[in-house]
Amino acid sequence: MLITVDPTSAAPLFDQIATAVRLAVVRGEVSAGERLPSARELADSLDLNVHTVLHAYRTLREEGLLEVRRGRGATISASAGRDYQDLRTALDTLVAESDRLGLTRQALVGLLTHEETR
Amino acid sequence: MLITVDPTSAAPLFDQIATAVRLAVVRGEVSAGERLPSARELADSLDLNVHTVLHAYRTLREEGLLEVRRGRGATISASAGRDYQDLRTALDTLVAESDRLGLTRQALVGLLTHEETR
DNA sequence: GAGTTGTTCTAGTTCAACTAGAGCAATATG
DNA sequence: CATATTGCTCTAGTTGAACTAGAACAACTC
Repeated sequence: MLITVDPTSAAPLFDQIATAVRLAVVRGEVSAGERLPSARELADSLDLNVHTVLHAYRTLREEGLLEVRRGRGATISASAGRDYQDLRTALDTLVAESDRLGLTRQALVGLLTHEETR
Repeated sequence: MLITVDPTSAAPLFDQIATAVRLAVVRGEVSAGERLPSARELADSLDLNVHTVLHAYRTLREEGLLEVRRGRGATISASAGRDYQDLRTALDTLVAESDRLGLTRQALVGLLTHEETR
């Protein structure tokens, strides 16, 4: 699983890490039980602070995507092994439609955070 | 057009205002040429600073959704009058699928900001 | 026992968001 | 033309999340 980060992006670093992991799961690039690099390792290779990586891991655990324990590290949850094909299709459809209308990504995200669209 | 704001939300206030306007457009509740309240008016009724409202208006202008000029105020752009039915459908589909998988809204937004999902 | 890894604590820095107030520029209106 | 409205610009201060840094500690592996 490749995890990268863009320091110039407006998105928080811990969120970029979390999203990279979510993406890998949705794409099926990782499977349940797979182990992530330790926080100290990943922090070193991304040139970030350990706390930032741990913040990302904590976020993913609260979402149920990771199992995180001291001594052991972080592993992909069993519940994360489902089929995400429909989600990917829905995402692609939405992005295509949004682009067709000329909406910015920011605008689209704004709409999404207000769930009740009707 | 009803514009409300939640001061306790993590989302920036200016973004909440912008999204409220985007939602109204997507829902077809406002039509091209329609005039928004002046920044000072809206700031008063929402109990916010004028600058915060102007920030929202500026954002929407950069997205092409508003025409903003001094003396005149802010009006919905002509280009904003299109049909958003497909977008609403795509949004609903995505949210339903996301909920089915138990993803948090934050996780979904994270995925969306990385456009290339394939 | 030794090493690894996450957890918790304190502490300081940076930056976007927000607030506040003033004056200015463009537009509308009588 | 005079006045009011409205957005624009500038300065300035506050707040909180994100990030960094370092240390000690607890759970787990080997």
